[in-house]
Amino acid sequence: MVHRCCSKQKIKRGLWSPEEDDKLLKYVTTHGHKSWSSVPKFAGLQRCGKSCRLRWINYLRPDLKRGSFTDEEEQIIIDVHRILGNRWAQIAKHLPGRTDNEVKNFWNSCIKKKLISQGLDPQTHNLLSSHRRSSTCTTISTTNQYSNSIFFMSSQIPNSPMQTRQTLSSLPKAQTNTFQTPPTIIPSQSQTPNILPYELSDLPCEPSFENPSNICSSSYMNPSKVRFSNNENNNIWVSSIDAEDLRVQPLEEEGLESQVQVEKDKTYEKGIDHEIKEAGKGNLETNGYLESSNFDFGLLESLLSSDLMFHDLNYMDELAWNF
DNA sequence: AAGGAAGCCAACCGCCAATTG
DNA sequence: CCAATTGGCGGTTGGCTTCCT
Repeated sequence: MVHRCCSKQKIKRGLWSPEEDDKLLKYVTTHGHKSWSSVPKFAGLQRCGKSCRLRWINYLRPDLKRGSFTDEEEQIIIDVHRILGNRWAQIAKHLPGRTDNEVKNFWNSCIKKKLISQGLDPQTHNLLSSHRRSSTCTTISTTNQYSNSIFFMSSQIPNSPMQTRQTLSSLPKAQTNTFQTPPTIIPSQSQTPNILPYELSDLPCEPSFENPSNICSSSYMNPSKVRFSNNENNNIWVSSIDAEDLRVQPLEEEGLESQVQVEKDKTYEKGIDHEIKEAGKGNLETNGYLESSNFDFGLLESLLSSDLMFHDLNYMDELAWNF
């Protein structure tokens, strides 16, 4: 079926010729593309506007990066996909110069197979059932072998004396690591009214989120640290916990809070927050991981795009932190 | 060397949401 | 407010290339 915008004109289809590319490139670089539907007419192309747009975005745009994906880009795709699922446009935003189509093709042709060969479900990033049979769900070492990230959420009110057991969930990782001995994290009483004690050995294999007013992430890529974040009525604070001394270290709550808020505001300006939330919804529906939760993908995205994560630490570590 | 299979990727399709008149 | 149009996105297809037998 021909798209509505194409129905009124005689349109050419299929691969673009160098001459067509030249026409489109010249027109868009000199006149821009206020309305894609009028581009083919003014550029002298027998194509529909949609086709012109696609050709520009996927091939002619001057800021496109050429060549094969780097290992770093591949890891970013895997990490972001773990959270967003098949939101290729969103994933591509984290890879400057790459298009959603490119990311999608790379995923389908390479990454998917790689994950499957590692015994991971490319959609859920969980162990495939055939691989799960031979593994034990109750030991951290088994979970570690395939995971570098954990998430948990709780309903705990900050400063509340009430403490309930955390439910941890693991999100598998497409690479192995050498972290073997999980620390038991017992926050010091004076500093940790918001953080509940839990043991990593309590990690279940199946992800489960309960009352997600708090979000916590940890990374086995960087097992010495655990980062906690909390979002209460738009007052966001982020703190990190050093698992080696097992004490929570609030990270300059005031300053960081405002910094995060600034980043969040920026994100709102771009409308990304909403997009990520929407993306999150879709992913939840698809994967069934976070059903009935209100996981804050806005916060997630603002942290993702925040200078916070790019300045101090290795990018991949930070992705793991914030996911 | 030839032919079939598999892989890759550009482009299309169809749906949806936003915009416009 | 509503219908038409447009832009954007994810899924899919088909043709070209590479690999294997």
